[in-house]
Amino acid sequence: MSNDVNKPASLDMALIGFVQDAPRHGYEIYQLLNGTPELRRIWRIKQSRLYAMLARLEDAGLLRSDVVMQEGRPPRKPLRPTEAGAIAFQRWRTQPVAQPREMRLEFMLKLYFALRAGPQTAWQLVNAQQATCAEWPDTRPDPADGPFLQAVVAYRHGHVAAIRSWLASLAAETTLWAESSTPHEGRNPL
Amino acid sequence: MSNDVNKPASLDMALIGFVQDAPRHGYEIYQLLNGTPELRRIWRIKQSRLYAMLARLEDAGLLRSDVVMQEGRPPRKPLRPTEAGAIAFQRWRTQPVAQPREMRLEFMLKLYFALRAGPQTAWQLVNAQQATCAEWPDTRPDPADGPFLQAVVAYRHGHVAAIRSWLASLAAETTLWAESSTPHEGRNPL
DNA sequence: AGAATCATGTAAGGGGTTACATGATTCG
DNA sequence: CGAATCATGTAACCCCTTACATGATTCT
Repeated sequence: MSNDVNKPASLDMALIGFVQDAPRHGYEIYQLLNGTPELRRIWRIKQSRLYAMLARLEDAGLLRSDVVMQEGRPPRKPLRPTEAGAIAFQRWRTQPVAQPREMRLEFMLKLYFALRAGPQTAWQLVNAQQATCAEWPDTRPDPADGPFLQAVVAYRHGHVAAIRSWLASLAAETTLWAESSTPHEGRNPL
Repeated sequence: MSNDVNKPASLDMALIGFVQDAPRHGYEIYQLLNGTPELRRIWRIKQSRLYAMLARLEDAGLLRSDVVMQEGRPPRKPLRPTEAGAIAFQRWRTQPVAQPREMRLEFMLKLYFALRAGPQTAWQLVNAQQATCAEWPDTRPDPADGPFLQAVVAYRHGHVAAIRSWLASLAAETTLWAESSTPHEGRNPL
C-alpha cells in the first residue's frame, strides 16, 4: 500500500495524538482537524498531505490500520497507534521545542494535547519549554555593531522576550487551573 | 547552461542587490555573504543553493553574465542585473512583507539594502512595513474561547506587538540618522 | 439537476538541504 | 605533504502545496 521508506517528520507525531483515544480513519482525522476551530486556527492541512503523513507513520510502524469494507464507498482504514507509536507520541508531546520558530505551530500542538491531558501535564510542558527558552542567548543591542546588526539583535531580543513572557503567564494560568481542579488526568477525547 | 524554467522566488531578489554596484561572480557573492558578519547573522546560504538561485535569476532575465577565462581555474562568470533585474530589485526592496514570519529573514534583507542606500530610504521601508503591520488583525484573548485558543491568541498578539514596537523604535532611529546626515543619494521609490 | 459529502489517494512541481564532483593553486 | 582556497556546479532527497482522480450518496 504505502511503499515509501521515509521517516516521519516531527510534525507527523502530532497525528498520533488524534488516534490515541479512539481509532480514526484518515477522512475522520481530516474532518476533526478542519472542523475544530482551535485546531484550524493554528494548523491547516490538506487532505493529500494528511494521507501522506499517515502513510509515513504506518510505514514507520507507529500507526497500524484495519480495513473496514463498505458498500458504495472506499473501505475505511481506522488507524491506531502501535506501542512504539504511543511511546513516540508521549516523548514528542513532553519535549520542548528547540527554536523560536517552532513555537508557532509545533509547540502549540504539544500544548493542545497537554491541555487535554490536564493542567498538571500542561504545566510540565510549559515549564520544560521555559527551561529551554531560558538558554536561548539574549544578546542586547550594542551600538558599536552598527545600525543593521543592532536592529537585528533588537528584533531577536524582542521576539524571545515576547515568548518568555507569554510562557510565564501560561505557567501562572496552568498553576491556577491545577489548583482549582481535581487532580486527575484526562478529560475525555472529543 | 541553465535549463530550468523556474521563476525566481522572493528571496532570490535579494541576490540582485549584491551585484547592483559592481559585477560579481558566484563565488564572490558566496564569500561576501558568508564573510560579512551582519549578513551571516541572518542568512546562511549554501554554495549549491546560491548557484541555483543565480541560475534562476539568469533564466528569468534578471541577471546576465560575462565569461572571463582563467588559467588553471574554471572561468569566472561575473553577474550584473539586467534592466528588468534592477527594476525588480527596487520593487522588491521597497515592498513591505505581508506576514510576521517573513520579518525574520526577508524584511531584514530589505532593511540591509535600505540602510546602505541611506537613512531616508530605510525610513521609507520601515514606514511602509509599519503600515502593513498595522493592518494585521490583533484579536485580544477572550476567556470564552477556552484555554487553548486563548493561549494561541495571546501568543500571536505578543508576537505582533513585539514587531510593532521594534518597528517603532527603528522608525525613530532612522529619523534621527536622517536628520543628522547630509541628504543622501537614497530615495528610489519603485 | 447540480453541489456537497464520503473516503481513498496519485502526480507534478516548488523550494530547500546535504552530499558529492572537479582540478589547479597556494598556504602552513 | 596535506589542507584550504578558488570556482564552477550535479544529484538525490525531504517536506510541502496544488491540482487531479474516482464513484457512490445525500442535500438543496
